[in-house]
Amino acid sequence: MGTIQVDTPTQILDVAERLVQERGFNGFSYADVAKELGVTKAALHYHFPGKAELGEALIERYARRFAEALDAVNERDIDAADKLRAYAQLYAQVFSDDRMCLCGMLAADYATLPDPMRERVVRFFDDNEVWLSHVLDEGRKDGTLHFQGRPKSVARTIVGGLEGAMLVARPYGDIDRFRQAASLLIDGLAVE
Amino acid sequence: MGTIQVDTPTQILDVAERLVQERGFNGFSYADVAKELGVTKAALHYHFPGKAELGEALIERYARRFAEALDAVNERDIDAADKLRAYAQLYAQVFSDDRMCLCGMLAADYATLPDPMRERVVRFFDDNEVWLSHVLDEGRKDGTLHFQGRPKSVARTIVGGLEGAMLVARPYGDIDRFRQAASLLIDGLAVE
DNA sequence: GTCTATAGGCAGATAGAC
DNA sequence: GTCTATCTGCCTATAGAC
Repeated sequence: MGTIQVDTPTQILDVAERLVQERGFNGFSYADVAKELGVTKAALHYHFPGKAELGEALIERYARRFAEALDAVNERDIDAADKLRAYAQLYAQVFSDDRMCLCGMLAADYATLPDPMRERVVRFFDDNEVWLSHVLDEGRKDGTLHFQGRPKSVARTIVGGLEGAMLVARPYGDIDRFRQAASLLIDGLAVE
Repeated sequence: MGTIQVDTPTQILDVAERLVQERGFNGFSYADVAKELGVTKAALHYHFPGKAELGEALIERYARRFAEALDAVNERDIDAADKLRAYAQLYAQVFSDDRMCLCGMLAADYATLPDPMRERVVRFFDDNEVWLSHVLDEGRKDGTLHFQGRPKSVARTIVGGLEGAMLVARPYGDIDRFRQAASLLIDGLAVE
């Protein structure tokens, strides 16, 4: 049984990601990450020149993994309503780790972010809305979903609704708070 | 026409409030506020001993004003559905100022806040949920609102939904994004 | 790749003069 | 009440040894 080896950049990203999701981009430092990994700040700067570059790498990895999870949902043989529920479940997993969505957190920090990070945050939300719009379209056509308004508008409401449900439920540390809101959102907005 | 006189503590709160709503609690400093007011940091410390006390005062004032606005809605002779729309309109006003809800922003910063601030943030959401629950109850009884689930659950979904709609719409700087989500939330969840 | 050492700046905060 | 001056500590970041 060999110990899993994880390269240093990945370890840095793992710790930094959790800190950003918990405390925000302005609520953690290179010193925090270095201390937790038992290395010095200088080692971090070797792998990620500055906080801006580290931030970009964080979003890139998070968005890639999220996109892969959405692809996996598409490959399951379930109807559009269940795809929406699977989408909400992705958020629930993040929440159950005591974390906010990385990009939801960065949306709060948006005014203080460097431009490259801003662009990637917006792209994350755009990608989510595109995926949801397709599912909503599909569900409307095959009769499994019923909603008023354009799929795009409903998609935006779902993304915002889930991000906000995480945001508000986190101070209470109560996953049921999130789950109930997610269920009402999905069922109330699109299934009925 | 006399110039309006505003005392220093109020001026400090005004500037700090905007900075927190735009940049987060960890994204502004006493130096930022002092510079904007043309005073020194020491002057700020005279009125608010530390950032924690300033933060508490910010939430207290914000929550009081919000509660007053909710009282004003209750005194208007409108049905429960229109009260919900008036509630969403309060959020829209904040957004149109290019700001996030103060307590929504502080919910993102929650892990880094001192305890007294945490308690007041939670109380803000509690108060909102109580108010919304009463309106939902009222609307269900007089037949103007129709929703599944407990009023409390719907109330929580609306609070989270509106906070999240602000959070995600702000990077786009697009009020219509917020308005559409708010309309779908209110109409989809409670009016139908 | 990681270290020690350090730079330069800004953070929150205080003492004491006016 | 507001100022100047200052403290201590942390921040991001870099140079250069190993």
